[in-house]
Amino acid sequence: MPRAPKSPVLARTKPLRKRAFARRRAPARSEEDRQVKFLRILDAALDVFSEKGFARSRLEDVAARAGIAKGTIYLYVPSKQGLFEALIRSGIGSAVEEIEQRLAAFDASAEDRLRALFRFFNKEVLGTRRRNIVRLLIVEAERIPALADFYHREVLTRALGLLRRIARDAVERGEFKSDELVRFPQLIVAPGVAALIWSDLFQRLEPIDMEAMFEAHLTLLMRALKGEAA
Amino acid sequence: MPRAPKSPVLARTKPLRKRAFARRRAPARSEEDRQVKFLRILDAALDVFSEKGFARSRLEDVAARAGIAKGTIYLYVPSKQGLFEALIRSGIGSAVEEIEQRLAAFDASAEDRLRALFRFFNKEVLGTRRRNIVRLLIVEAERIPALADFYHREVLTRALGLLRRIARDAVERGEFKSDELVRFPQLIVAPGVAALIWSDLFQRLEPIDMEAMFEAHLTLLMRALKGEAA
Amino acid sequence: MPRAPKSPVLARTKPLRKRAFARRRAPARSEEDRQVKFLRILDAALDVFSEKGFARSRLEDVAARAGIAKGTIYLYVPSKQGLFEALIRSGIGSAVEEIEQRLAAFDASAEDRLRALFRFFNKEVLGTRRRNIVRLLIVEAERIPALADFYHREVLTRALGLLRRIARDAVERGEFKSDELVRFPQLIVAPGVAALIWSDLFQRLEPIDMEAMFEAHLTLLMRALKGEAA
Amino acid sequence: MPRAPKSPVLARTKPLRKRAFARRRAPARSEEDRQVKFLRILDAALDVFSEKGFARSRLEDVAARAGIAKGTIYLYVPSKQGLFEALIRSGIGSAVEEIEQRLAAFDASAEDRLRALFRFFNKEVLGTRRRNIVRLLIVEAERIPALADFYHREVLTRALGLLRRIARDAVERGEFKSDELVRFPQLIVAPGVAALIWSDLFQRLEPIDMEAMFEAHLTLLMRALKGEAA
DNA sequence: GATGAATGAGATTTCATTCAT
DNA sequence: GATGAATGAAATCTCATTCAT
Repeated sequence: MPRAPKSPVLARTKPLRKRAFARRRAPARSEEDRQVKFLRILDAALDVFSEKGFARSRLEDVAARAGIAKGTIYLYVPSKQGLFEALIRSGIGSAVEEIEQRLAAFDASAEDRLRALFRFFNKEVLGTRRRNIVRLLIVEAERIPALADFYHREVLTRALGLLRRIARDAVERGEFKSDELVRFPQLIVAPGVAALIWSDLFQRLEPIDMEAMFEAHLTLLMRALKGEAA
Repeated sequence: MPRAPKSPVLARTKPLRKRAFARRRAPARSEEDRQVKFLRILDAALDVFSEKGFARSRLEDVAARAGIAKGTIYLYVPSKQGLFEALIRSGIGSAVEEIEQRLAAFDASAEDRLRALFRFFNKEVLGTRRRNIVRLLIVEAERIPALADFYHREVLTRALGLLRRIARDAVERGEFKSDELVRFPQLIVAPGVAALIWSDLFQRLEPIDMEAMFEAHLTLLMRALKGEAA
Repeated sequence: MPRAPKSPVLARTKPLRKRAFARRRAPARSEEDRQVKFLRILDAALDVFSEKGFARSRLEDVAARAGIAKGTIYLYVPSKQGLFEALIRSGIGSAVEEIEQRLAAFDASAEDRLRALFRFFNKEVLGTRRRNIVRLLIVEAERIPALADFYHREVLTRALGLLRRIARDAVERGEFKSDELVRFPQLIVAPGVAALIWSDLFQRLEPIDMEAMFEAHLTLLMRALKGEAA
Repeated sequence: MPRAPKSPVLARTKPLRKRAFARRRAPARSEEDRQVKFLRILDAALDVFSEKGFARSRLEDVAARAGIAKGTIYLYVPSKQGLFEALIRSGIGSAVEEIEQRLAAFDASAEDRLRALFRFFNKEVLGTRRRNIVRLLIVEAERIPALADFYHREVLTRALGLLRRIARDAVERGEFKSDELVRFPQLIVAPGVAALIWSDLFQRLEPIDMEAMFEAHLTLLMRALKGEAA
């Protein structure tokens, strides 16, 4: 079915190269469709990156898992690197906000609020693929300073600030007798970080009951800070 | 034709077959020379891997930094992967042994021993390139199960066992009033892990006084366990 | 289902089949609209191809510059290659015809006619984007033999034939004393070709007054042929 | 034949990817070998680039024609672009120098020297693949300003300077009666440029006797400049 | 008729690994 | 034992072309 004139001048001209011919899938049209498809890509990327690490992942695999063609990814992100960054961003913002909202709204003792925090962390980070995002971040952030900056600004500053505020309130209200956690709110979450790494690397070799560990951690913290007897 | 190096960190390696005779004016390399050269390679590998991560490192760069030719690396390890594994193994065994010896020989209170442990960690791990080895391990271990196994067996089991023994002794002697650290010795080192990651990613953005943080951590732990007032 | 445009430069193209009926509120495109749009495409193509060369040009850019969508181009030409050919054809025929008409109608001495020719060339080719068409042709024609054939048949044979006739007339009338230009009319236009290339590549580095050069060229030619003293 | 230790730790580790296995050719060792191999690459590049144009040429084809592997090219040049530039450079310098030497040493009338120049051009440029280098240059130089700069500086300035000197000498000695060629030495070589393009594009359609054309060109020039009768 | 999202062949470039010297 | 030139698999990214809407 000719599409174009066979001009007498150039009738014999053939296409320079063979190019894509077949395709099946209907294109996404609405903005919503776009969003959905992009989420599917990010989802696939998380799968693949989690499994192989960034450098060893092939965009072709990401595309395959998302059920699209390689080139399609480039309609959403400018490069492999860009895909990675989008992934990190997408997975983080929401979680932090959720935590912020939960804890801010939570009008309770510091102990209860921290306990709630660890419950959330255990269920929504450690227990899901979000865990992998954090691990990917740890792995790649050094190489991509902008990513470390972003994470520090969007996540750590906010999260540690929140923890610090909780601790300071507790000190001011007399709930806590000393200020170690005001100075180093990192000490609150350190077991969370360790648990995250442990579950990726060693959980299969030596399972730890993370919930019990967090409970022990909080018990120690509270006892130390509230001055109760063991 | 085995080509494996001997080095103190690789004690189980089989001995080299002696060279039958020297070809041309072979410089009669001693076994010691071999080891020295191998250490130079590992050293270079640590530099390069630390800087770029495993996947993005080029053996050519490792060779260049070691002052040898690319091919020479293959006289010591069978592949890039093998080089990485040798590096991890070399950097770890010695440190753990040193810790074990120090802490075992240390006949003192649990508190003093933990304090010594953090001093060592701060000075000999956080403050040196060994930190990078641990980070590399975190990054790559998931992909190389044998490496996670090795690390778990050679490092974690021993180190956590040691910590657990310290905690148990303390409980038995009445120094500690409860057994959280016996059940979860990971809680002792969690801030160390967090500090390690922090110093790679965020120290430049928000420096933390690690020594002070460790001190606060120990203070809290001891207060909680010894039942002293804040 | 033929999709070819009609345009004056593509006179041999078959007529379009009439659209059977309008679907939705089809804006009843006239044949003229089609031609206008096609000219806009060719115009954009000339811009882009001139700037980047054929191989490095993207149809997307052509479409953008023409203010239409990528796919639309394929309603007018069957391929990128076809677009290029249409461009070459469109830009050339008219110019040659114009020259032919001007010079044929010009009843004057050979010298005056050649002078007029260079004036036209300088103003209508060197000074406009037509220059780029010629350059594109030089660049691509070897790869597309049909294009070289077309150009040779439609342009060179006619143009050189015209020049040869002028020279022959001049010889027969005694204006020229020898027949070099009858045998090699190429010698007349060679400085034009050189000027074309020079202006693309070196004019920015070393500007030449093309008009003065053409004048010198004609002066030499006339002196040589008319036998006047220097 | 094992090359490396099977450490107990990592005995099961397999190489990450399959990599190059076979190779046949003995490596080039001496500096001379390097030169020879590089020339072979440039030679192959000229073949392929001439045939397809730069953009459509595949390095794989260049390598194949040179009898080496793709990657080997990158031991000599940093990129496809770099290969192209090296090719242009290599083909030009020598020719210009040769011309300079020949003409400078040539103590003869301007006419004889120009005649010698065209003889050289016809034999050593038009008649060889050097012709293609010049054409490639015309095609690509606009896109690579540095290349146009280089060519202008290394070739045109020198060559046109030489021609201008010849013309000026002739004027001063009274051999030439006017100074057109001093002002526009380009007019001397314009037919050479035109011939070059003609032979690539149209020689197969309408062969021209280039030698005769150059002779006619010189005849006209000399007659115009020396004021002899036709 | 127009559109532009989607496709996937293809090209460049990198670099682990081999092995002749 | 050392070397480093050579290899070629593999991976990213581009963009002509198609076709559902």
